[in-house]
Amino acid sequence: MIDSELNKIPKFVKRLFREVSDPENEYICWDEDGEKIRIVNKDKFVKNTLPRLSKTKEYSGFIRQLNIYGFVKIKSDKNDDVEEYYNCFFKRDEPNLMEHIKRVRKYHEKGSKLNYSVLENNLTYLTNCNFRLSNELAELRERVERQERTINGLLEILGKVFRTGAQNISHESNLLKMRSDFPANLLGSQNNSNGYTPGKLIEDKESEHTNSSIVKDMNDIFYF
Amino acid sequence: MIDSELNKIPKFVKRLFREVSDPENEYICWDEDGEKIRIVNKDKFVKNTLPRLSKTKEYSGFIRQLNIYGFVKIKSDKNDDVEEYYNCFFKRDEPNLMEHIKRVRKYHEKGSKLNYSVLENNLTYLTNCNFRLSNELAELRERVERQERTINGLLEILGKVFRTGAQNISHESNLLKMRSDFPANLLGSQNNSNGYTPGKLIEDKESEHTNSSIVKDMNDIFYF
DNA sequence: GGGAATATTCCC
DNA sequence: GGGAATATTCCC
Repeated sequence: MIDSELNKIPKFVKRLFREVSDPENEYICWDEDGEKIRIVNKDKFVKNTLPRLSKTKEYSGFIRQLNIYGFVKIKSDKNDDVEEYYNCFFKRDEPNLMEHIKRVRKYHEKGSKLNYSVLENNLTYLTNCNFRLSNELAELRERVERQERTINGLLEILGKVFRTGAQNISHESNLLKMRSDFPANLLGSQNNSNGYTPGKLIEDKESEHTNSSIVKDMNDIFYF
Repeated sequence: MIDSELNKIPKFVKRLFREVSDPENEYICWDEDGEKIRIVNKDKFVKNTLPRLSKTKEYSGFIRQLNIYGFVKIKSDKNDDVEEYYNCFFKRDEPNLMEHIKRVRKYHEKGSKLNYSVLENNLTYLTNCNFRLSNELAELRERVERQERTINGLLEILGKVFRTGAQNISHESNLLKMRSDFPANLLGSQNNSNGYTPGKLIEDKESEHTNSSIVKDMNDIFYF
């Protein structure tokens, strides 16, 4: 990055990038993808990191600065003390984008009106996208968890069935078929890179083979 | 001072009053009359007092704030590290005046336009007055100093004259008259509350009595 | 999250 | 000394 570009970047933004990227910092960092910043423990962040970023002693003062530079809070499904903020021009691996970060201005103020409103629209759009994605992700995570419980329940029942013998089961061949296919589908979905393959379990044609009495008993442990 | 009045005073002004009035503070204080603030040692002021006054680490930042609240620098005849600032609404013995101190605004900005321009005119006027007074004072101080030297010279000569006897003096009665009146006029002017009585020495009719030969010798030590 | 007042910095 | 940009605080 050449000097004239570096000089265009507001001090706050430069310092923010420096601190977020510093692996020594425990309380502010990039998310896994280097797309969002993450504040991990507000109190400790304020005490340990904020003084290097700004003169304010208040967390709210820091957030005001983030907002002024167009960062938006990303809905997080974490319940712990973690906050994430996003700005489409603030990415770990593309520091050159930072030169597009401008102080937020009102529409009718002098300066790059048009430029700014475009930026603002983009940001609004991305914010909405992010919000939706974040919600979807949270739902999917819950779904994966429910599936795990289902699997465990299934495996437990199966184990019990095998230990007590097959005397109550009318068609042994059907049970064996189910054990080799049904759980495989369930477990296989967890190895998927998304942690989930939409609707695969329910719609899988293999499950139509399990129309025996034991499958009816399993309805109790299906959380879907 | 009631609470609603106290609340109208800008934080900076309140803190400034507190620090200037605190006798513990060595590097900022009132002048003798409680009319001006005095910063005594810039470096030490910045290190010891400024942190209690503001977040800025720079002396210039402090001065910017003074200017924003209408303080003006008073020409000082001191050559040492002392600066004085004046604001007609900032006085040691009349803290109630502080409520009139407003942040400096441009004429055409919304808010108390009229109010402000009046204030500004007053300040300009007072600044000029102060400037003139300060200059005059400095001149007078120099003049007093010259007079002192003159007096000392005179006394020295007189002492010499008396020790060597009165053989060279033609009219002894004239000399005695001068000794009892002339130095008294000179010294008397220093006890005056202004430290000076304009033109008294030169124009004093008593000096017309000293038209003897010794007075002609004294021309060498007159600094006027 | 952001408007607006105040504070601070930067620069002429 | 002060205009203007940026930072911080205060408050809705």
